[in-house]
Amino acid sequence: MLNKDFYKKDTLNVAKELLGKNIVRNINGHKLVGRIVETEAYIGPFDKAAHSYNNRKTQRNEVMFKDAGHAYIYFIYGMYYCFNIVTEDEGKPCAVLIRAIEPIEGIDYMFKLRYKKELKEISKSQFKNLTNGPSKLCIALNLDKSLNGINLFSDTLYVEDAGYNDFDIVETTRINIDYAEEARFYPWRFYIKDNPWVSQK
DNA sequence: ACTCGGATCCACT
DNA sequence: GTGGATCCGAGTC
Repeated sequence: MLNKDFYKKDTLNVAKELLGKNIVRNINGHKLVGRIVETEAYIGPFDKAAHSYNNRKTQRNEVMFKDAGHAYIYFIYGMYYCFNIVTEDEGKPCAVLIRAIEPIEGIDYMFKLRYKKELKEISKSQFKNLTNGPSKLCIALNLDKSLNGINLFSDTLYVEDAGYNDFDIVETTRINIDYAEEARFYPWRFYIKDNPWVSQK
C-alpha cells in the first residue's frame, strides 16, 4: 500500500509515478484491481482548469485542501463521477485525476457493476470500454460520492506498487478543459505508451 | 473511423 | 439559470 509520503510531493511527479501502480478496491467481498495507465495533474492555485484555481474553496472541492492521500470524487455531467487523489501539503489544493485503468483482477465483478451483465454476455465494444475513461472506471470500481473524502490507507480503497515499471510515458495536454484558457496547453496529462486501455491517443 | 447531439442534475454564480 | 476534468448511440463517410 502506498503511504502518505508517496502522495505528499510535487503533483506532476505523483501523476507520473502513479502510472503502472495498481488501484485496489474491496467491495462486497470482491477484490477489484486495476493498473493505472492514464493520469492528469491539477495544480490548484495556478491552474485555470482546476476546481481550486486561485484557492477557491467550495462545498464540492473542499477535499482538495486536505492532506495528501485522500480521495476526491466529484459528480459531473448530471450522471457521472471522477476519481482524484489529493497530493502535496494540507492546504495546497492539488490532485491527480485517474483517467484510465487496465483491468487486472475481479474483472467479472467489474462487468456486473458497469453493465449489470455477466462477462459472457458482453460485446467486444463493451469489453474495451470497461475502464478506459475517468467515469467508466468509477462505475466499474463502484466509486461514488459516498467515498468522497476517505483516505487511501484502508482496505476499502488503496493503491499499491505491483512492480510494473517497463514502459514509456507520453506527456501531452489534458482532455476537455477548453474553458481553461492558457492552461489547456499545459502538458499535464500522462499515459503509458501503447497501452490499449488509455482513453484517447 | 469519425462527428454530433442528447442524457441528466447538482453545485455554483 | 447555467454548464460541466463524460459517455453513448445514431448518423455519416
